[in-house]
Amino acid sequence: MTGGKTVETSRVGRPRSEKTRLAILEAAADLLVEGGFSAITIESIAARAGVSKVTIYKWWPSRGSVAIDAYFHRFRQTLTFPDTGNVAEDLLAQMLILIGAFRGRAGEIMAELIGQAQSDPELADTIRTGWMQPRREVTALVIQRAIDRGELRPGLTIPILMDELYGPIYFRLITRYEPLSDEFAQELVRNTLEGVLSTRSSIK
Amino acid sequence: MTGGKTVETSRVGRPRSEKTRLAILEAAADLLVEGGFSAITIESIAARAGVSKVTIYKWWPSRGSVAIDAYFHRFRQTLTFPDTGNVAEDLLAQMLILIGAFRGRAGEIMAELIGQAQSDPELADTIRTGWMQPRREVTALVIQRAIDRGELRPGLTIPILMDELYGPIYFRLITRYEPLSDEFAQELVRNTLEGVLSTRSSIK
DNA sequence: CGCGTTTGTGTACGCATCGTTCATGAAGTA
DNA sequence: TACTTCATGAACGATGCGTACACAAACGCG
Repeated sequence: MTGGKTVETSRVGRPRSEKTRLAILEAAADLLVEGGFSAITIESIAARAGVSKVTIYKWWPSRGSVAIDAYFHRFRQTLTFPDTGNVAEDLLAQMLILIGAFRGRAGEIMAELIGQAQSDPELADTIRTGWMQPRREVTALVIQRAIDRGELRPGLTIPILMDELYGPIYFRLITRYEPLSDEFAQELVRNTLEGVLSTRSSIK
Repeated sequence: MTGGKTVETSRVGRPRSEKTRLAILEAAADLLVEGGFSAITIESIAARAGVSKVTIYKWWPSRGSVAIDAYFHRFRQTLTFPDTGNVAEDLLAQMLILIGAFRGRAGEIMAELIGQAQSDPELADTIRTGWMQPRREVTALVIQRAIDRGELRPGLTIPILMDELYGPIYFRLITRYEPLSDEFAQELVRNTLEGVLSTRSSIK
């Protein structure tokens, strides 16, 4: 539920300390970067932020929710809407930004957060609505524009195409079977758009 | 490390009790099915199997390794090698078996195991070598045959194509954004092979 | 100004689980 | 029989959890 944002502060009484809120998020983000999700404990955050445990429990329901808030606080990127008129370029541009971030510490932490979400439905929901959803909306726009321009087949199911594009990325992020290289992204986009059958390889 | 298999038993002395080993795996599998990964604790397994904690610690290095051994013990499926002469059919057949299993409890548990693997490198390695690798080898065979037959482009990178096919599956398994339906698998295979560009939609 | 309300602190507690240690007995081989 | 290895049972210190209590701090309102 990411209590840090959804819990309403009442108008009367002592107002919530923004300084304390930020201290908690910064401390949690530091711990995430240094030691990963397992380094996040309510006690460690409280100690590092110079804050009482009770204060954290008051605003966040679980350590997972603090972690994801801290992640967004530090790694949230501005979503770009490329529009070059060429769907391959648009998709690739989006993708390169994402995997560029995922190659660093942000990727390792995201993998851990997704991992924890497998046994924490609330965390899973936060990731879906706070991370996946906005990105999927941007991608859906790019795809819809390409359909409107006649670049893509009109009959295709947009969510499936998005899974084809980003599923492999998250798969590599999580399995670490192969690296998230730029070349991978390039061939991924090309294959997805053009297919892999040899009967069409002569075309273009 | 899945100590249950890799730790060598010496030739002298009291031999390892097979009955105890199976009792541990059965108990762990039961707990997995009933309560998921979080229900797996060394203490709960020991209690259920009627076995000492120390015995478990002797043979497995972590609860994750017991869990994955228990999962394989119960859900290991026989890998099929379809060879119809049509790459689309071969891939789809493989895929339908997998997502059929993933729609059930086995899928939920696999998602949890992958999740835990994000903060347990040893568990991650066990999943790679014990689960992913054998499946990828089968798929690579199917793809290689199709290349040899001339069905697929010779220049394509096989690991990337495999990620295109199975990345979206695991992505849906883990994000639960959309269901793992048979229709999804069908469109996924078709799109992957033929591409999604409209300029080629008229062909065939 | 003083009051009520809400936020934040500090301490302490009971609880659960972890991973390990130790002494002891059981079950095989040489 | 001597030796080795396996398995048990009970106990331990450590860690983090979530909560309770009393108290101090900061704000709006009458």
